[in-house]
Amino acid sequence: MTERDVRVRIPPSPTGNCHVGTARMAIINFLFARRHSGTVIFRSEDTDKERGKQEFEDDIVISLHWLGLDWDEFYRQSERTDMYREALRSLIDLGKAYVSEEESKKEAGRMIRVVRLKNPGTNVTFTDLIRGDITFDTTELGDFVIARSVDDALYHFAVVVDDALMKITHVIRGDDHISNTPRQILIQEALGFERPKYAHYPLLLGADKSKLSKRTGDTAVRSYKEEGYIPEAFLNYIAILGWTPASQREILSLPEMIEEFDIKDLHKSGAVFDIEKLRWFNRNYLQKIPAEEFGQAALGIMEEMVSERGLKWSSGTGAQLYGMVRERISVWKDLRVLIDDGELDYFFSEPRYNTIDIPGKKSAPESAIKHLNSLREILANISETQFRNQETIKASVWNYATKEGTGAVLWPFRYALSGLARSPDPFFIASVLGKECVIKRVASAIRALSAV
RNA sequence: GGCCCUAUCGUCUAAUGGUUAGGACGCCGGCUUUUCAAGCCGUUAAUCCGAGUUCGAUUCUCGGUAGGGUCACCA
Repeated sequence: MTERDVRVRIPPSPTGNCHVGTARMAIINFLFARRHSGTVIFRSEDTDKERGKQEFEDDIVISLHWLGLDWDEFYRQSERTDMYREALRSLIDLGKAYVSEEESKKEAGRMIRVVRLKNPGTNVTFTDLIRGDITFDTTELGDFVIARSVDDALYHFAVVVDDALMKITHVIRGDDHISNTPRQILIQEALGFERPKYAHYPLLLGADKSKLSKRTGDTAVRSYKEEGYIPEAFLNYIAILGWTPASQREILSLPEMIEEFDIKDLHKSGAVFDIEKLRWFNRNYLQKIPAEEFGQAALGIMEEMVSERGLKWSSGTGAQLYGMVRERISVWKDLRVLIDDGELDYFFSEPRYNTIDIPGKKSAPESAIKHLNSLREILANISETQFRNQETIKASVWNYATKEGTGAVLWPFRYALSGLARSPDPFFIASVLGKECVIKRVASAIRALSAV
């Protein structure tokens, strides 16, 4: 009475780097199998000698591992040609397929003849776990080709033989395969194989609603890895696209996804891959990284990028920055962009002032000079050690600032330190820069203003 | 074009034969004792169209429309 143990396959063809769609296919199969304590089979469908490359297979394996997926069995179709040949021969012997004599051609001095399936031309109906019954009239398929030659099986044939030999119970794949299914069922029936259960989920869409392709966005998993997406975040987003767990939670760990996975909760209509929401997921995961780990990664990137700008790197300064950096980025790449845009320059070099910007909108040049002079006096009274605490600096300045108008005082202060219209607050910057440096910059700003 | 699939805010989605059609992302606005960022609060926004069934359809049926997929000696 027990159902057969669940066995699913992840069958990419190594004709390109790991595609987001491939990752999704792998995730869905993986979740389904693990949910049912089943077996996951990775099958490299490398029967296309023209386009297939080992490096692509490697990229797919690396990318899926990166996402935290794994499998229990590994096969390559190129290593199973004997089985296809044998199956093909038996089909020909049974009279269910034939070598097409009139379509012979010469290749490398040998005659090549394609093999065609004798199509009984019936209606084929299969039950899709996601969509219900689907019926096709197969007469229009004719006696379709199943092998380039007896020694060289085509995709549909290899798939059917493999699925049977590997005892696949559930074929879960994108709905671009719906129209392939009747063809494969025909081969299956000719061979006398058992029919697996089918489930076709909708394709991932680009912003223009067509099948996600290079034109509609970045499709290589590796490029997301390179931009610094967190694998768990990427996995989570891709899994949730087109699947709503019963709990309706969005943020889920892999074990939680396995726990909740039910193939009935896969949607019927295609979902647009939205980079903004992916970024939100990633930000979410970035926030969860332990401070130490985050700091280490941030420090590495900062050192590289700051040095690249020709500035003098200081790890002491850098170490004080990553708390601030953390709330400004969604993906590691953002940190690179941030630095590349010069938004952190003033921590590692003297700012250059646009004199007219020093006063800000809330004070005139004369009053800005006055405020900066007052600030210089106030700050001079703070000890160097106390200067390490931004709250202390704030407390010292606050009285004066509220009396004179926070905007009027604080903008010139902040601008004197950063030289930028936009930056973190002056107290934070001051605490990082240290007393000596801060007083020097305030003085420079006064000088610049007075020179006008 | 044939065949097949699909159809709720801009996007991802929830729900039900009877709801003010809910949530998330984004957008916009406000608050957060200067700007930016973050955070908090809030606003805007959807059942493709037309018939039918029904007391009542977004939900069920049919038709249309739109979008997508697929039509290889690729996978």
